[in-house]
Amino acid sequence: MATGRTHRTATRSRGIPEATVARLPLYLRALTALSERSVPTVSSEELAAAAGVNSAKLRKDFSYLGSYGTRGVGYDVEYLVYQISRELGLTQDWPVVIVGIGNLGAALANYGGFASRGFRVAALIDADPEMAGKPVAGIPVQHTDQLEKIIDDNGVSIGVIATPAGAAQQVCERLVAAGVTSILNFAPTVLSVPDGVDVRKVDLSIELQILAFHEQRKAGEEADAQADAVLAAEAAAAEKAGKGPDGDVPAVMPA
Amino acid sequence: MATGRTHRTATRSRGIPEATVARLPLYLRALTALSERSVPTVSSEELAAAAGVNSAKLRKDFSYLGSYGTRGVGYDVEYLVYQISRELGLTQDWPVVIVGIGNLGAALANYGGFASRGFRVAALIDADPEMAGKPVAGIPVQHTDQLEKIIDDNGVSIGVIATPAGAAQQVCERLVAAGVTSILNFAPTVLSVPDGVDVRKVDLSIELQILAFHEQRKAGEEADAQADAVLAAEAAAAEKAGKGPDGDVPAVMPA
DNA sequence: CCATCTTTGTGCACGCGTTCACAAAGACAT
DNA sequence: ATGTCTTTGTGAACGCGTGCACAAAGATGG
Ligand SMILES: NC(=O)c1ccc[n+]([C@@H]2O[C@H](COP(=O)([O-])OP(=O)(O)OC[C@H]3O[C@@H](n4cnc5c(N)ncnc54)[C@H](O)[C@@H]3O)[C@@H](O)[C@H]2O)c1
Ligand SMILES: NC(=O)c1ccc[n+]([C@@H]2O[C@H](COP(=O)([O-])OP(=O)(O)OC[C@H]3O[C@@H](n4cnc5c(N)ncnc54)[C@H](O)[C@@H]3O)[C@@H](O)[C@H]2O)c1
Repeated sequence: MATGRTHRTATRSRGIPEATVARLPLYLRALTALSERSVPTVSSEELAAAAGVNSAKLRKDFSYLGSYGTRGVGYDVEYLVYQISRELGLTQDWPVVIVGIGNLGAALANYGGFASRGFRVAALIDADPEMAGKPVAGIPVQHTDQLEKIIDDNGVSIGVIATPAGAAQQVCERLVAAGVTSILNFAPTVLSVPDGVDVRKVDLSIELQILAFHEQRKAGEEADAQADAVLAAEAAAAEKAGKGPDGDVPAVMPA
Repeated sequence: MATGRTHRTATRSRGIPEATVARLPLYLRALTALSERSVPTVSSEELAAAAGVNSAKLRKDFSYLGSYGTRGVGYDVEYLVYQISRELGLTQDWPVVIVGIGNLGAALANYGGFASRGFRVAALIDADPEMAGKPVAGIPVQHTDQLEKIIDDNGVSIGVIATPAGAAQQVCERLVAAGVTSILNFAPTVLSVPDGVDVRKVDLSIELQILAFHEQRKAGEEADAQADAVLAAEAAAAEKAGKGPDGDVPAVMPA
């Protein structure tokens, strides 16, 4: 082992910050767009603007991958696309199963951007016997009975859950037992999984609620004073009354 | 508690951390489930488990809202549901428009959890003239021409973008110009908006890529050594060659 | 009224992520 | 070859978020 060889491995393989990993797909998307326009090189400033981030952050992110830029010039677009793709594991094919082919599951199955980056829909799975055999997005839906076999046969390690919330944990357990180690969950539930299994969730409702919070803050900056007085009175009354017998808790304010 | 009148306002109205805001909907969901089971009180430990977070974190989060717990007992479920709802701005009705009624937009329109928490689908908007008038989820789709009028008439401040990526920025600008100040973007693009407008994005592709990264790491912990040797050779060759004349850059592996 | 026991609310320390600011690297012109 | 000019890569400072650990609060029982 030569002297300078170890440094690279140590730099790369050891802990890329999670925040950086989450931004790599963003950079990759911007770079792909540049690549399609046959742009040969790009500066950190330009790329950062395209990805919607700070240029210093972008440079630091790239520094975790290695020194792929050229000072005074910038980054070679094609080369960087390859490096990031490789780092993210997109140079290999990832078979994915979608479980729960309802409104959302069907939309996901039809989603083109799915296959565009190394992800291949290996199977669509639903518990409804009526759906078995019916093609969605050109792929026949299979019954839940087949779940374990499908995962095993296709070497699936990534699963997408789009079932109702009530079924999600159970589906999750079957997926994990069958060998899935990464789950993307669309159902509004907290999934509990053993160590070594990654779960990411996409939750529309939570996103809207966060927006509503900021929206309320924006709207009620000046009107807050008066509203606050009313609410304080209410709250004080409620506090005094304790947990009253009937519906004294205001719950959701009617229109 | 007669003395602490001022303290409360000061504590609450000033900056709730963003990370806390993002967790409030999670707590709210867990609390709502408890409420439906008529559970009167809950400890921070129990609630934290239900929400999938650390109990100390939960207590600190709640401390930003005020002192709503009772030591030795826990938190009053109904009261807390109300306080969090109010804090998030869910005690009022938020009319929402969805723009782009394709696969995803239609799924969103059909989503029940949408209306369940103060969010009301005020209108569905699409650029396709064919779709105009057709009902989706019981709501007739309206043409993009009407966008400004719809937003104005309904006092919409939250918009959801589910159009193809190419149209997203343009749609975004029209929404903002019409008065929308919060946007939930499903299109895989970086939206640029003026100050004062909040954008949150939901990006399936990014989530999958993050999962793939961790998946690759899990799989290649021991096989890394040999693969690394090969890749190092490749990289070294590529480095030496610089940006070669033809397609020496591997780019994304074709299907 | 006092003791005990449970659970909150928070001070504190630590680690991660962000941003600034600049020295070093290298392209390019002369 | 040398100087200039651009842009990277990163050291260092800072701020935010997390989690520990515990004192204070208050319920409950005697
Ligand atoms: N539709 C949306 O836009 C949207 C948005 C956010 C979240 N979600 C969530 O995504 C999930 C799916 O939403 P949807 O609108 O598609 O619901 P849906 O009712 O249309 O579809 C659910 C599907 O899951 C299937 N299913 C039920 N139990 C199953 C099981 N045990 N195994 C396999 N399949 C099972 C059903 O047969 C059905 O086809 C829900 O949890 C919903 O809350 C949906
Ligand atoms: N389907 C999914 O599961 C999924 C997942 C993640 C992201 N996305 C993204 O969400 C977006 C929509 O996906 P989809 O599968 O529903 O696509 P789609 O093609 O089925 O639907 C797009 C709809 O937008 C409408 N539209 C186009 N331009 C418009 C404009 N300027 N104004 C108003 N409406 C316009 C079209 O008429 C069409 O009805 C895409 O950007 C996609 O990348 C989709």
